[in-house]
Parts: sequence; C-alpha cells; structure tokens
Amino acid sequence: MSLELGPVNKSSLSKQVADQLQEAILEGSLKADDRLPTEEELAKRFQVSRPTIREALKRLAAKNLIRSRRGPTGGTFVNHLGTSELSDHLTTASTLYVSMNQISLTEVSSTRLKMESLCCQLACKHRTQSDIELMQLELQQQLDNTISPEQFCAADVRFHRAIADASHNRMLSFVMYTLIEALQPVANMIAYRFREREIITGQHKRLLGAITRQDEQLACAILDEQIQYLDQLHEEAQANHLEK
Amino acid sequence: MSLELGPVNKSSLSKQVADQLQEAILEGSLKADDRLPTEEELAKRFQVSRPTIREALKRLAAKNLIRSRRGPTGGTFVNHLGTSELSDHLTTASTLYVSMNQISLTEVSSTRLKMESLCCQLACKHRTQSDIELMQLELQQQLDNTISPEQFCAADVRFHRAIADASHNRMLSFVMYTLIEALQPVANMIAYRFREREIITGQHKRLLGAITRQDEQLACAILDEQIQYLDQLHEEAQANHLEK
DNA sequence: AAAGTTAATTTGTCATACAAATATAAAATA
DNA sequence: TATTTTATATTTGTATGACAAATTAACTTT
Repeated sequence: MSLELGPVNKSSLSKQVADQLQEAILEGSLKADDRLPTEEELAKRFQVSRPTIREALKRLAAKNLIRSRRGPTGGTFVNHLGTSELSDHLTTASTLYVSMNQISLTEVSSTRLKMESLCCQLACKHRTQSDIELMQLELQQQLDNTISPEQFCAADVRFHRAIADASHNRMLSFVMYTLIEALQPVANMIAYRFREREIITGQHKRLLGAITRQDEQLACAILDEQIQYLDQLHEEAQANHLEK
Repeated sequence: MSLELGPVNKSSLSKQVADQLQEAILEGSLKADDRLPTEEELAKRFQVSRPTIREALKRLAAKNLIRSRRGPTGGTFVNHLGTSELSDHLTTASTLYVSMNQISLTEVSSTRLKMESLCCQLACKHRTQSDIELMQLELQQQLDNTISPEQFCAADVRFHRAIADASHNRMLSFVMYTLIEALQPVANMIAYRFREREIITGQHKRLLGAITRQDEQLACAILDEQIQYLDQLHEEAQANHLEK
C-alpha cells in the first residue's frame, strides 16, 4: 500500500526556521525590541542544531529584521524598521536591479523626476519648520568645498531624502528612497568636479527657497532642471566612454 | 609606544565575508549564473571556517542574490534578479514597514493612485499587443466566480503588475510592485464578497478597454474611481471594527 | 563605599563528521 | 550492443562539541 506521507519539507531547515520567525515578526507575535530565546533554546524548540538556527538568524539579520549582542543581557532582538534602517536593504536591491537588468538611467531618471515632483508638491504643502532646517543643514555641508566627494554624495542623498520626508507621506518617502539610491551612480560622477558641485548646490539652494515659500510650480521646475542636467552629464560621460 | 594597529574588524566575520561577496556581485566581478567556489574553498580563501562561510552565504541567500544546489554540478550560483525575483524581498520590506510604522492606508493608497496613474499614462502610450493579452488573461480569471479568494487576489495583483509592466519603464514597474503589495491587505477584504468582486472586475474591464484604446484620461479616471472605492471599503471596515 | 576582580551568560567561531542530493562513470543485464 | 542499474565522487545540508570573545552582574578587597 502506498503510504501517503506528508508533503514534507522540500526547503532547507534553516529557511523554514527563518520563515517561521519572520512570520512571527510580521504577524506581531514578536514586536520590536522583543528578545528572542537564546540560540540554544531555539535549537531545542525547533528540534534542530544550533548552526542551523544561526543560519536562519543570519537570513533575518541580512534583512535587518533582527540584531544580536553578546553577553548576559545580550541576545537577539527584533528591530524596529525605520525608513533609514531599510535603506541598506533597498540600496542593494535597487542598485543591483538597475545594474543587472541594464536599465537605462533614462528610465530611472524619468521615473524619479515624476516621483520627486510629487514629493515636492506635497513638501510645499506640508513642510514644517524642522523639515526646512534639516534641508538647510544638508545644504550647508554641500557648500563646504573642503569635503570629500563621498561626503558630498552622502549630503546630496540626505538632502533629497529630506525633501521626500517633508512630504509627510511615509509610503512615498519609502519608495523615493529606493529611487534616490538607484541614481547614485550618476550623482557620484558630479561630486568629483568642483564646477558641477557648484551648479548642483545652486539648484538645491533655489529648490529649498521655493519649498520654503511653498511655490510648487517653481520647485518642480527647478527639479526638472536638475534632472535634465544630470541626464546631460550622464550622456556626455557615456559619449566619452565610447570614444576611448 | 602606542602601536597603531589597523582599524580592525569590528563586525563579525560572516558579515565581512558576505559584504565582500556582495560587493563582488554588485561590481560585476561575479556575474549572473557564475558559480562561486565551493564552501570549502571559500573557507580556505577567506581563512575562516566553513560554518562562517555558510552564515555569510545565507545572508546573501536571504537577499535572493544567490542560489545553491547540491551535487557534483551543484554549488552556489549568482542569481539574475528580475522584477518578480526581487518582489519577495520588497514585499516583506514594504509590508513590514507599513505594519511596523503604522502607516495609514490612506498614505499608501494616495501614493499608489499617483504612481499607478503615471503607469497608466505610459501604458496607454507604449502598450503592446502582448501586454493587452496578458491583462485580458488575468481579467478572465477574475471573472470566474468559482475561484477562491486567494486566487482572486493573486489574479488582481498580476493584473495590476501587468499594467505597470505595460509602461515599459522597468524602474517604474519595480517601484510599483512594492506599492501593489503594500495595499494587499485591503484587496484581501474585497475578495471575499461576491458583490465587491463584481465591481472591481467591472472597473478592470473598463480600465483595460481604456488602455487598449489609448485613452489616458479615461484610464486615469477609472483608476481613481477604483482606489476611492477601495478607500471607502476600508473606512467602512474600520468603522465596523471600532463598533465591535 | 568604591574600585577592581571574578564568574556567568550569550553570541561568535572553529573543527570534524556524517547525511542527502545529484551527476558521472562503470558494470551488470537484457 | 544497448540499456538499465549500480557504484562513486562531489558538493551542499545538518549535527555535535568545544572554545573564544564580549559583556553584565555579583563578589571581593581595599
């Protein structure tokens, strides 16, 4: 007689454990800052070995869902995911996606233009004083000519993130973070040249002014100008690259 | 004398290994479908133990960057990430983000409306015959009253994804996938009631018609109608929930 | 009472062994 | 000879046990 055994486990144990834990987090059984049982105890509960548990935990750690600390008060804790905590995650995802699928930067930048315009409109409506102050802070850093290209880029990212956050629509912010990261390769190029830095920061200055004065149309226009400028730089760089 | 030792490794070995491998993938040294050295060899190269290597690999596996197979021709391979391959990744991220930060569905749905309108506009311009056929296929399934709520939801997701893909802007598709998933909780509700199914499929029918005839304005209007309808259902459900 | 020391707890790492899957090559069979 | 079966080698998956490192709590000593 053919004994109908269970559908059984076709995926690896560590994956099953990881999925169960993730489900628990997603469902709310495990809330932020909750401490999970020790690895040893998890091993007992799931009836698997400790290395298997550890592999499962690493999977979750890679997604930034948990953090671990050693010591008596240590252990593994559930992370609360803020927009910035997820950015690592999104950075790799979007950067990889763009590079592996050879998505033209035109596609990226046109999408970004539309979305960031939306952000700007909302930012003009809902920006608070602290939003403006944050943007000013980042702008100040960009004006400092002594900072390294990397620092300039980072400040640029933070400036655009600040615009997204000023929309006060967290979902929009979340999505926008992805796009900002995806365009970093282009942003990187400009950071190395003083002349381009000046143009960008000039645009940022005017953009911040427009948002402060709640001038939606002007803000969108400046944004459009910046993205067109970036596109142009990118095209030139590509042309140079082909010549070589 | 104070010997200035290197800045050293403050993060765990498995993380360092994972980061290095990821960097290699991101940079292009490891291309899609490339096979990595065996775990044993990696262990030798990185001068760490095999379990450590495995934890590192699991981190990458969690991000869907690699896949593993056993056997002589097996090993660990680099994944090529398509939109759908990354959707898992983004789904958890966005779902978690929405639930953990208690983002109101109003925020999500207003964002989605704007973005999906953009998709519709582009879809009207660029949709091909095969795009339309795909949407028709999914619509047919939704019209079948015998399918389960889960199947209905899945078909709904695929229908909206098809719209996003019809825009022929992969970056936009990519971002849109995230938003579609984030609104699934609402979509789930409607799938259980026959009456609501009918209304939704009716809207989809008209939407498909508009896209086929390349009527941008009409398409956007129908989309707006649908999202308003979903918002309304969601509000009612919440009101009921409070009464209880 | 304050400071330093020790002990306990928990994650991080290592070493080794065996199990399971799977393709290749060899061997047995029709 | 052709085909099926069997053996075998390779590689990931899992288990066990041990020790290292970090960090806190309790304890001891001054």
